[in-house]
Amino acid sequence: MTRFKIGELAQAANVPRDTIRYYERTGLLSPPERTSSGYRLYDQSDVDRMRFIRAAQSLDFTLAETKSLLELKASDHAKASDILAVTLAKLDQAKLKVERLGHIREILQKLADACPQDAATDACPILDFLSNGDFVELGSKEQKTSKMERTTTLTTRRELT
Amino acid sequence: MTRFKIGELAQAANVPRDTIRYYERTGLLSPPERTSSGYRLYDQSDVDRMRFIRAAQSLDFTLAETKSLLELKASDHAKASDILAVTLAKLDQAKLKVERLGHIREILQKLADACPQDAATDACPILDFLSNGDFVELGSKEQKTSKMERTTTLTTRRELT
DNA sequence: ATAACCCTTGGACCATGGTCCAAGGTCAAG
DNA sequence: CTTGACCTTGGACCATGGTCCAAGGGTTAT
Repeated sequence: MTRFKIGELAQAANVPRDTIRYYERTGLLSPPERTSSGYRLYDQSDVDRMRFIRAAQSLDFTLAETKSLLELKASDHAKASDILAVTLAKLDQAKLKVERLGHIREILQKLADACPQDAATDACPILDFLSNGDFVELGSKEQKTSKMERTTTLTTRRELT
Repeated sequence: MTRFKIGELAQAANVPRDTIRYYERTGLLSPPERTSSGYRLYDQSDVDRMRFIRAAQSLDFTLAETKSLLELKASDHAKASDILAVTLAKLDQAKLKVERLGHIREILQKLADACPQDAATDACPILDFLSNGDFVELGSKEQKTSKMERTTTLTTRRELT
């Protein structure tokens, strides 16, 4: 198995080196072996893992979700239904976002169509719309994370759960 | 004109007091008058402004964009076409996002449909998809503001621009 | 007059996903 | 032996839109 240093993995995965170290810090990549002088050593499986992460990212999975997926993948007591659950949650999110953005698109399109370009701003239907507090009710952008118990965590490194 | 303190404006606009002070800090709200003891004093026009901001937010305008819109609204040399330009840019963004998320939705739907819930994770088409580096090409989530590509040389020197 | 609220400030902190830096160690070529 | 490319670390910083806190002063009701 060919081993290589972080620069090469960075090239193969098309990300900056810092991103790889960041993924390691957050637990997405496990601490790699090191040369006697402390250089990180990677192999093809790490390239695969990086590609997995990037693919998941491209489907809007967060790094925390991606971490879960990787853990499920590595687990032998996990079932496909566990993966499916994560996927369905993401699918749901995507549907809601498409719906919300589609609505925004419609509104903006109508307002733009109705806007007489050469008029003063007073006659602009867009400003009217915003001023009249007609406000788009549709789920908010993000669903909120329930607030966490903030015990005195001095010097705790952020780790994905 | 009835004047009131920050708590009442917060109630009227349905936001926390801190958000109002935050908007003031960032220039979305101009510094209000103060009582002799330093309390901020607001009136109906501030309620309207807050509603404008929330309406713009609901259409995915950022606070910076909203600030521009408010400035254009207040300006007397601004034309409706200036507002239109901001709106069209946002419309474009919405279209791209709808397209991207629609694509994601399709992929996730297909993968979910193909997933045999009772199988081991080895047989999961979702993990296959992610492992095979099939990665969704469609604009990234955010368009980035001139990113410095510091892809270190690694055998190939790059000229500074 | 004293509790119960309201208000003020500056600054720290939250999530998310990185990005950059300085100070220093390592390694191969010339 | 020096140069240059590469690597290490901890920590600061970026954008975005807030949220929370402590320490202190102001106002209102009893």
